[in-house]
Amino acid sequence: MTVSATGFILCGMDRRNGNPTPSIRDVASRANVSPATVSRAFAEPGLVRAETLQRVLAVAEELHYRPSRAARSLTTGKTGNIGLVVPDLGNPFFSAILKGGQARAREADHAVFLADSEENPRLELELVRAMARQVDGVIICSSRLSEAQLQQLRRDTTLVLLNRRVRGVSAVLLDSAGGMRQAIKHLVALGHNRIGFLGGPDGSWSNRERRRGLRLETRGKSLDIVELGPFAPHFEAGQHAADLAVAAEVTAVVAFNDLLALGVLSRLADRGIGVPDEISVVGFDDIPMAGMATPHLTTVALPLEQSGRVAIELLLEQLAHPGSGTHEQGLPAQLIVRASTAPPRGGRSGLRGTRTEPWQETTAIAER
Amino acid sequence: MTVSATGFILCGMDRRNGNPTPSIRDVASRANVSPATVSRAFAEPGLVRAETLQRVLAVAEELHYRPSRAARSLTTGKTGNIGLVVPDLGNPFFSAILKGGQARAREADHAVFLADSEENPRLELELVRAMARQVDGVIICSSRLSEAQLQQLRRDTTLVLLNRRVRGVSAVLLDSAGGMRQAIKHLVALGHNRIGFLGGPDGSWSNRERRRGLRLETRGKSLDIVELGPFAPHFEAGQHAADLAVAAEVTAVVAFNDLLALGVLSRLADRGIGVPDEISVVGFDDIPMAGMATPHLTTVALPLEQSGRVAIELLLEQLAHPGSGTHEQGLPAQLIVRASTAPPRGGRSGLRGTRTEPWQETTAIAER
DNA sequence: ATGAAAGCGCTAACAC
DNA sequence: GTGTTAGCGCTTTCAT
Repeated sequence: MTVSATGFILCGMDRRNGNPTPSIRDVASRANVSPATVSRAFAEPGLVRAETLQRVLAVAEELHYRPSRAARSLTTGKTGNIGLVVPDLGNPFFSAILKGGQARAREADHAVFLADSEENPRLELELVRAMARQVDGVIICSSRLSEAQLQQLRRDTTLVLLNRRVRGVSAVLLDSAGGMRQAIKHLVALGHNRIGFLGGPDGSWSNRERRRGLRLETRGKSLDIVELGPFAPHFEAGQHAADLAVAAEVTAVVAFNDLLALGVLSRLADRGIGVPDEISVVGFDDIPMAGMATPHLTTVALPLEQSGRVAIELLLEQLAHPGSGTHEQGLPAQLIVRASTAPPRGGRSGLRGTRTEPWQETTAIAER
Repeated sequence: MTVSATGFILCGMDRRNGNPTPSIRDVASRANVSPATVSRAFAEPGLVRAETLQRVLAVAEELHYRPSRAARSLTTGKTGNIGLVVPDLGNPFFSAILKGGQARAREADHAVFLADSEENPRLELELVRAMARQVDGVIICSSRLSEAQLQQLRRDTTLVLLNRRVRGVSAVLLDSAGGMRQAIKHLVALGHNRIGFLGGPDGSWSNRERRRGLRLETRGKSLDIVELGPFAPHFEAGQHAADLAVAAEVTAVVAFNDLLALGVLSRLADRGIGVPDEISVVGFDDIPMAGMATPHLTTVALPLEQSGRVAIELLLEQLAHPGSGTHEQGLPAQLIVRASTAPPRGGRSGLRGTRTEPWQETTAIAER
């Protein structure tokens, strides 16, 4: 269908309501230029004479014309889309990352495909595969996939990981280990010497890092560390964990994340156990809820929104310079002391002991 | 580039790492069929002989072939994508809707484009416009746009609204008015007769509905209703609102949403004012956090995830039958009584009065 | 600075 | 059932 330059416009019929959805040719003929010029007007405005440009843009405006990204991607090989996969949209931790990432992507004029893998590795793999064809790259947050699977995916699309380290893949890494050390230092400074750690999901890089920080900080000190778990990173699991912690007679607990810590707080309140009078509680992540709890939760703050932004930036950089190597960008943690921590009752005279008791459910400290 | 059937495969070079990204023709020649057959094998498997199908699929698998949705959409006019726009990703209310919507979309084999409008109408408009070209339709949650703007957008793409009513546009409507009536009934039954309402954003359909429910339920009863606000639907605004409510000497408050109610709870706790002993507090939405607060928040539960699912269904239906009219799907609210409400101290002997006092900041009750 | 033409990967008539 | 052909809307040489 070549349109004669009669000023009469032929447009493809829209599928919806009979309205015309103009194509580049409609604009071209109406502005008395070739389709190529219209294309340039949008993609490389510098290449077209100011006068022509203005005319083209005016016609485009009048016709409500917008270039079709799908058609463009067909020739350029770039979609202008970015995929983002998270294990659980209901977790505020990922909401915050998503918020930052989506904002940064928009600034770079990229659209965001979102997917929730429901903490299910099989689904995660399938989602990334499905996305691969229609995005320039994908960001996977706290991936539950094996290293081998990630190496596989890397060949289907450009990958950036958040809170996961894999050879040859760019990543943004939140300093969980450092955050944990700050948490322990804080509790030790307050006089605690029998501390519980409520572990997160097996296979989670963050959890491994937090435990690594724990070991680093406690090494050579006369501290009793009781590791409980693993727990799902949810409020309900925290309620369960609270009872275990009380039974373990610790004077303070550090939770894998805030959701877990909030569950602990709730359960302790229900049981009438005072926080921080009888037990101190430290969370992890500093989700918005942490500051809203009663008592306000002491927690290790992680720059969540920023990490989302940085992940996008890493991806864009990788796309712009495919040759250049991969980068790992670390982001610092910072302890926020609020009202859920205080010196233990009776100061430094708490229980002692170095052996593992049956109720401890201690998990092995080993790289998995 | 026509490929001779020599069994030798020519593939386009991938932009990323020199790996081949196979096209439909690569599969076709390798399987000794035409591209059309490969196309059918994926789009309409019923149209191709079982034996051929198997062969094609096998080759496709071997080559890691996946149809390009962009190319497909160019000919079919359908993208298989759905846009989802929310005012604030950080608000758990929208996270929940998003979670439901994304899950339902995946079941229907559709991808989701996500955008956060940051409660900014201009941005919202631009985001929807930008999406329009690359999605089959978009769902706007709690739109801040004017009716006229929405009517405009309707011509660019298929629209479904969540918590917003506009002529000619399908919508899912959460029963805010009914929920409010339940909340008031509950408080009245407990013996409260001076109740505060902490209003939400102007221009919010939900807020109008909640106030409508308020009027319906209080009409003809000897109740003092003190309307405060409008407040931003955030925790911090709730802390502010708490002080106003106390000054207004109400014995109970209903907040526009849970975030606001949680702020009230927090502020009251900080001031040493007992909940529910001195003031009862009712929230709205039943976000996960509501059940985690201390005391556990009495609130009007709305089926959030389900509403996201239903919105997707409405959209899919509309896409499948473009001719059929629009639908409005209502979803019921249900009061969840937890620990933040109780009879007022001193029973039914509270303050009375019908006039507006200066501190009330009463907003006009009128459709906007 | 602009136009003509080829083609990106796929689907949709229409033949056979 | 399957192949042929002609585009979908855009970009991109290569001319002019």
